[in-house]
Amino acid sequence: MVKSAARRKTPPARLDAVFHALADATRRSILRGVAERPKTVGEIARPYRVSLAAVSKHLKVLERADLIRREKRGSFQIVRLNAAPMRAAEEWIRRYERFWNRQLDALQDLLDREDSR
Amino acid sequence: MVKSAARRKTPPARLDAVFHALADATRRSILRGVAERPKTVGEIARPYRVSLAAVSKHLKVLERADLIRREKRGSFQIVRLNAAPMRAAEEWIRRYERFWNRQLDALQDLLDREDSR
DNA sequence: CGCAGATTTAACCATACGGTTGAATGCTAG
DNA sequence: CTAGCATTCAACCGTATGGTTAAATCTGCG
Repeated sequence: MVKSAARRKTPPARLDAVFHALADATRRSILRGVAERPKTVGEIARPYRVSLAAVSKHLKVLERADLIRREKRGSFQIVRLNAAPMRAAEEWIRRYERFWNRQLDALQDLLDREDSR
Repeated sequence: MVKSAARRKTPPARLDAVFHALADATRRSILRGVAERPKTVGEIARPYRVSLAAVSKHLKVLERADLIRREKRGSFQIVRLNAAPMRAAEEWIRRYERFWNRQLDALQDLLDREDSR
Protein backbone atom coordinates (compact mmCIF):
# COMPACT_ATOMS: atom_id res chain seq x y z
CA MET A 1 0.00 0.00 0.00
CA VAL A 2 1.16 3.49 0.64
CA LYS A 3 0.73 4.50 -2.91
CA SER A 4 1.40 8.05 -1.88
CA ALA A 5 4.94 7.24 -0.82
CA ALA A 6 5.93 7.23 -4.46
CA ARG A 7 7.07 10.83 -4.71
CA ARG A 8 7.70 12.89 -1.62
CA LYS A 9 10.21 15.45 -2.58
CA THR A 10 8.41 18.64 -1.76
CA PRO A 11 7.05 19.86 -5.06
CA PRO A 12 8.20 23.45 -5.49
CA ALA A 13 5.42 25.18 -7.37
CA ARG A 14 2.92 23.05 -5.53
CA LEU A 15 3.78 24.59 -2.21
CA ASP A 16 3.48 28.03 -3.76
CA ALA A 17 -0.03 27.19 -4.88
CA VAL A 18 -1.09 25.70 -1.57
CA PHE A 19 0.25 28.51 0.58
CA HIS A 20 -1.15 31.07 -1.77
CA ALA A 21 -4.55 29.42 -1.66
CA LEU A 22 -4.49 29.49 2.13
CA ALA A 23 -3.45 33.14 2.27
CA ASP A 24 -7.01 34.39 2.01
CA ALA A 25 -9.58 34.29 4.79
CA THR A 26 -12.47 33.67 2.43
CA ARG A 27 -10.73 30.69 0.87
CA ARG A 28 -9.83 29.26 4.25
CA SER A 29 -13.44 29.67 5.24
CA ILE A 30 -14.54 27.89 2.11
CA LEU A 31 -12.23 25.02 2.93
CA ARG A 32 -13.67 24.74 6.41
CA GLY A 33 -17.08 24.62 4.82
CA VAL A 34 -16.38 21.85 2.35
CA ALA A 35 -14.48 19.94 5.01
CA GLU A 36 -17.67 19.76 6.99
CA ARG A 37 -19.43 18.23 4.07
CA PRO A 38 -19.27 18.44 0.26
CA LYS A 39 -21.22 21.33 -1.15
CA THR A 40 -22.38 22.80 -4.40
CA VAL A 41 -20.92 26.08 -5.59
CA GLY A 42 -24.12 27.88 -4.80
CA GLU A 43 -24.15 26.52 -1.30
CA ILE A 44 -20.55 27.52 -0.82
CA ALA A 45 -21.19 31.03 -2.03
CA ARG A 46 -24.33 31.72 -0.03
CA PRO A 47 -22.71 32.72 3.30
CA TYR A 48 -20.49 35.32 1.67
CA ARG A 49 -21.60 38.64 0.39
CA VAL A 50 -19.37 38.52 -2.63
CA SER A 51 -20.70 37.58 -6.02
CA LEU A 52 -20.93 34.05 -7.27
CA ALA A 53 -18.32 34.87 -9.87
CA ALA A 54 -15.90 35.89 -7.15
CA VAL A 55 -16.45 32.61 -5.35
CA SER A 56 -15.93 30.80 -8.61
CA LYS A 57 -12.54 32.45 -8.85
CA HIS A 58 -11.67 31.43 -5.33
CA LEU A 59 -12.61 27.88 -6.18
CA LYS A 60 -10.30 28.02 -9.15
CA VAL A 61 -7.46 29.07 -6.90
CA LEU A 62 -8.23 26.23 -4.51
CA GLU A 63 -8.46 23.83 -7.41
CA ARG A 64 -5.12 24.99 -8.74
CA ALA A 65 -3.65 23.97 -5.40
CA ASP A 66 -5.60 20.71 -5.65
CA LEU A 67 -7.22 21.48 -2.31
CA ILE A 68 -10.67 20.80 -3.68
CA ARG A 69 -12.04 18.34 -6.17
CA ARG A 70 -15.17 18.85 -8.19
CA GLU A 71 -17.60 16.22 -9.19
CA LYS A 72 -19.89 17.28 -11.99
CA ARG A 73 -23.34 16.13 -11.25
CA GLY A 74 -25.85 17.16 -13.81
CA SER A 75 -26.42 20.87 -13.97
CA PHE A 76 -24.55 21.52 -10.79
CA GLN A 77 -21.45 20.13 -9.19
CA ILE A 78 -20.25 18.95 -5.88
CA VAL A 79 -17.12 20.40 -4.37
CA ARG A 80 -15.26 18.42 -1.79
CA LEU A 81 -12.12 18.92 0.19
CA ASN A 82 -8.89 17.29 -0.85
CA ALA A 83 -6.70 17.95 2.14
CA ALA A 84 -3.71 15.93 1.00
CA PRO A 85 -1.71 18.83 -0.43
CA MET A 86 -1.89 20.55 2.93
CA ARG A 87 0.27 17.83 4.24
CA ALA A 88 3.25 19.03 2.26
CA ALA A 89 2.65 22.53 3.57
CA GLU A 90 2.35 21.27 7.11
CA GLU A 91 5.52 19.25 6.75
CA TRP A 92 7.35 22.24 5.42
CA ILE A 93 6.34 24.31 8.39
CA ARG A 94 7.07 21.54 10.80
CA ARG A 95 10.78 21.80 10.27
CA TYR A 96 10.68 24.97 12.27
CA GLU A 97 8.94 23.42 15.20
CA ARG A 98 12.00 23.50 17.39
CA PHE A 99 12.27 27.20 16.84
CA TRP A 100 9.07 27.87 18.65
CA ASN A 101 8.78 24.98 21.06
CA ARG A 102 12.04 25.33 22.84
CA GLN A 103 13.96 28.03 24.50
CA LEU A 104 16.35 27.53 21.63
CA ASP A 105 15.53 31.06 20.68
CA ALA A 106 16.85 32.38 23.92
CA LEU A 107 19.88 30.14 23.55
CA GLN A 108 20.54 31.45 20.10
CA ASP A 109 20.25 34.96 21.37
CA LEU A 110 22.99 34.26 23.85
CA LEU A 111 25.25 32.58 21.35
CA ASP A 112 24.78 35.28 18.76
CA ARG A 113 25.35 38.14 21.09
CA GLU A 114 28.49 36.53 22.35
CA ASP A 115 29.97 35.75 19.00
CA SER A 116 29.26 38.87 17.02
CA ARG A 117 29.42 41.57 19.61
CA MET B 1 4.47 34.71 31.10
CA VAL B 2 0.80 33.85 31.08
CA LYS B 3 0.79 34.96 27.54
CA SER B 4 -0.91 31.68 26.68
CA ALA B 5 -4.34 32.68 27.89
CA ALA B 6 -4.15 35.87 25.92
CA ARG B 7 -4.38 34.28 22.51
CA ARG B 8 -7.36 32.22 21.93
CA LYS B 9 -8.62 33.34 18.57
CA THR B 10 -6.16 32.91 15.76
CA PRO B 11 -5.79 36.42 14.39
CA PRO B 12 -7.26 36.46 10.87
CA ALA B 13 -5.07 38.96 9.10
CA ARG B 14 -2.09 37.37 10.77
CA LEU B 15 -2.68 34.07 9.06
CA ASP B 16 -3.13 35.88 5.78
CA ALA B 17 0.27 37.47 6.22
CA VAL B 18 2.01 34.26 7.22
CA PHE B 19 0.57 32.13 4.45
CA HIS B 20 1.23 34.86 1.94
CA ALA B 21 4.82 35.14 3.09
CA LEU B 22 5.27 31.40 2.69
CA ALA B 23 3.72 31.34 -0.78
CA ASP B 24 6.96 32.24 -2.49
CA ALA B 25 9.89 29.92 -3.00
CA THR B 26 12.48 32.64 -2.59
CA ARG B 27 11.02 33.70 0.73
CA ARG B 28 10.83 30.14 1.95
CA SER B 29 14.44 29.74 0.95
CA ILE B 30 15.35 32.90 2.84
CA LEU B 31 13.64 31.52 5.90
CA ARG B 32 15.60 28.31 5.66
CA GLY B 33 18.72 30.40 5.44
CA VAL B 34 18.12 32.54 8.49
CA ALA B 35 16.93 29.49 10.40
CA GLU B 36 20.37 28.03 9.94
CA ARG B 37 21.90 31.12 11.46
CA PRO B 38 21.14 34.83 11.62
CA LYS B 39 22.40 36.74 8.63
CA THR B 40 22.83 40.22 7.32
CA VAL B 41 20.73 41.38 4.41
CA GLY B 42 23.71 41.22 2.09
CA GLU B 43 24.44 37.68 3.13
CA ILE B 44 20.85 36.71 2.62
CA ALA B 45 20.77 38.23 -0.84
CA ARG B 46 24.01 36.79 -2.14
CA PRO B 47 22.76 33.33 -3.19
CA TYR B 48 19.96 34.75 -5.29
CA ARG B 49 20.35 36.41 -8.61
CA VAL B 50 17.74 39.01 -7.92
CA SER B 51 18.68 42.52 -6.87
CA LEU B 52 19.27 43.53 -3.31
CA ALA B 53 16.21 45.74 -3.50
CA ALA B 54 14.09 42.75 -4.41
CA VAL B 55 15.40 40.85 -1.42
CA SER B 56 14.70 43.87 0.73
CA LYS B 57 11.09 43.68 -0.40
CA HIS B 58 10.92 40.00 0.42
CA LEU B 59 12.25 40.76 3.86
CA LYS B 60 9.56 43.33 4.31
CA VAL B 61 6.93 40.74 3.50
CA LEU B 62 8.47 38.32 5.96
CA GLU B 63 8.64 41.04 8.56
CA ARG B 64 5.00 41.92 8.00
CA ALA B 65 4.23 38.33 8.92
CA ASP B 66 6.59 38.66 11.87
CA LEU B 67 8.54 35.67 10.58
CA ILE B 68 11.82 37.53 10.89
CA ARG B 69 13.16 40.04 13.34
CA ARG B 70 15.85 42.56 12.57
CA GLU B 71 18.46 43.80 14.89
CA LYS B 72 20.09 47.00 13.73
CA ARG B 73 23.76 46.75 14.31
CA GLY B 74 25.68 49.77 13.14
CA SER B 75 25.67 50.20 9.42
CA PHE B 76 24.17 46.81 8.78
CA GLN B 77 21.62 44.66 10.49
CA ILE B 78 21.12 41.11 11.52
CA VAL B 79 18.07 39.21 10.41
CA ARG B 80 16.93 36.23 12.39
CA LEU B 81 14.08 33.81 12.17
CA ASN B 82 11.04 34.21 14.34
CA ALA B 83 9.23 30.97 13.73
CA ALA B 84 6.46 31.49 16.26
CA PRO B 85 3.85 32.77 13.80
CA MET B 86 4.26 29.61 11.78
CA ARG B 87 2.73 27.80 14.65
CA ALA B 88 -0.64 29.37 14.06
CA ALA B 89 -0.40 28.40 10.41
CA GLU B 90 0.58 24.88 11.28
CA GLU B 91 -2.25 24.60 13.75
CA TRP B 92 -4.70 25.84 11.20
CA ILE B 93 -3.61 23.21 8.74
CA ARG B 94 -3.55 20.53 11.36
CA ARG B 95 -7.29 20.51 11.69
CA TYR B 96 -7.42 18.75 8.38
CA GLU B 97 -5.07 16.01 9.40
CA ARG B 98 -7.76 13.40 9.56
CA PHE B 99 -8.64 14.13 5.98
CA TRP B 100 -5.33 12.89 4.77
CA ASN B 101 -4.31 10.38 7.40
CA ARG B 102 -7.21 8.06 7.04
CA GLN B 103 -8.12 5.91 4.15
CA LEU B 104 -10.92 8.36 3.71
CA ASP B 105 -9.11 9.55 0.65
CA ALA B 106 -8.99 6.13 -0.90
CA LEU B 107 -12.61 5.66 -0.04
CA GLN B 108 -13.46 8.92 -1.67
CA ASP B 109 -11.51 7.96 -4.74
CA LEU B 110 -13.51 4.79 -5.07
CA LEU B 111 -16.76 6.56 -4.59
CA ASP B 112 -15.89 9.25 -7.02
CA ARG B 113 -14.54 7.02 -9.76
CA GLU B 114 -11.21 5.97 -11.10
CA ASP B 115 -9.60 9.08 -12.30
CA SER B 116 -6.12 8.32 -13.55
CA ARG B 117 -4.31 11.58 -13.74
C1' DC C 1 -37.92 23.07 -28.47
C1' DG C 2 -37.06 26.44 -25.14
C1' DC C 3 -36.76 28.16 -20.69
C1' DA C 4 -34.92 28.14 -15.92
C1' DG C 5 -31.20 27.17 -12.84
C1' DA C 6 -26.15 26.63 -11.82
C1' DT C 7 -21.58 28.09 -12.99
C1' DT C 8 -18.16 30.02 -15.77
C1' DT C 9 -16.30 33.43 -18.89
C1' DA C 10 -15.49 38.01 -20.46
C1' DA C 11 -14.47 42.60 -19.85
C1' DC C 12 -13.23 45.91 -16.88
C1' DC C 13 -11.24 48.20 -12.59
C1' DA C 14 -8.19 49.22 -8.64
C1' DT C 15 -4.66 47.53 -6.12
C1' DA C 16 -0.85 44.46 -4.95
C1' DC C 17 3.27 41.61 -6.48
C1' DG C 18 7.84 40.87 -7.79
C1' DG C 19 11.23 42.67 -10.33
C1' DT C 20 14.33 46.45 -12.15
C1' DT C 21 17.44 50.70 -11.92
C1' DG C 22 19.03 54.72 -9.72
C1' DA C 23 18.94 57.98 -6.06
C1' DA C 24 18.83 58.54 -1.05
C1' DT C 25 19.84 57.41 3.67
C1' DG C 26 22.58 55.87 7.59
C1' DC C 27 26.75 54.61 9.80
C1' DT C 28 31.95 53.93 10.24
C1' DA C 29 36.18 54.88 9.11
C1' DG C 30 39.91 57.75 7.39
C1' DC D 1 34.35 66.39 6.04
C1' DT D 2 34.17 62.90 2.90
C1' DA D 3 34.45 58.34 1.05
C1' DG D 4 32.43 53.81 1.22
C1' DC D 5 29.69 50.22 2.42
C1' DA D 6 24.89 48.40 3.64
C1' DT D 7 20.27 48.90 3.00
C1' DT D 8 16.11 51.22 1.75
C1' DC D 9 13.21 54.26 -1.04
C1' DA D 10 11.22 55.91 -5.28
C1' DA D 11 9.59 55.42 -9.67
C1' DC D 12 8.45 52.48 -13.07
C1' DC D 13 6.97 48.04 -15.51
C1' DG D 14 4.28 43.86 -16.56
C1' DT D 15 1.40 40.62 -14.57
C1' DA D 16 -1.71 38.72 -11.03
C1' DT D 17 -5.49 39.34 -7.54
C1' DG D 18 -9.93 40.02 -6.03
C1' DG D 19 -13.89 42.18 -7.02
C1' DT D 20 -17.78 43.78 -10.07
C1' DT D 21 -21.62 43.21 -13.80
C1' DA D 22 -23.29 41.16 -17.89
C1' DA D 23 -23.20 37.73 -21.27
C1' DA D 24 -22.35 32.85 -22.29
C1' DT D 25 -22.52 27.95 -21.40
C1' DC D 26 -24.36 23.58 -19.91
C1' DT D 27 -27.97 20.64 -18.22
C1' DG D 28 -32.38 18.83 -16.83
C1' DC D 29 -37.14 19.30 -17.62
C1' DG D 30 -41.94 20.50 -19.03
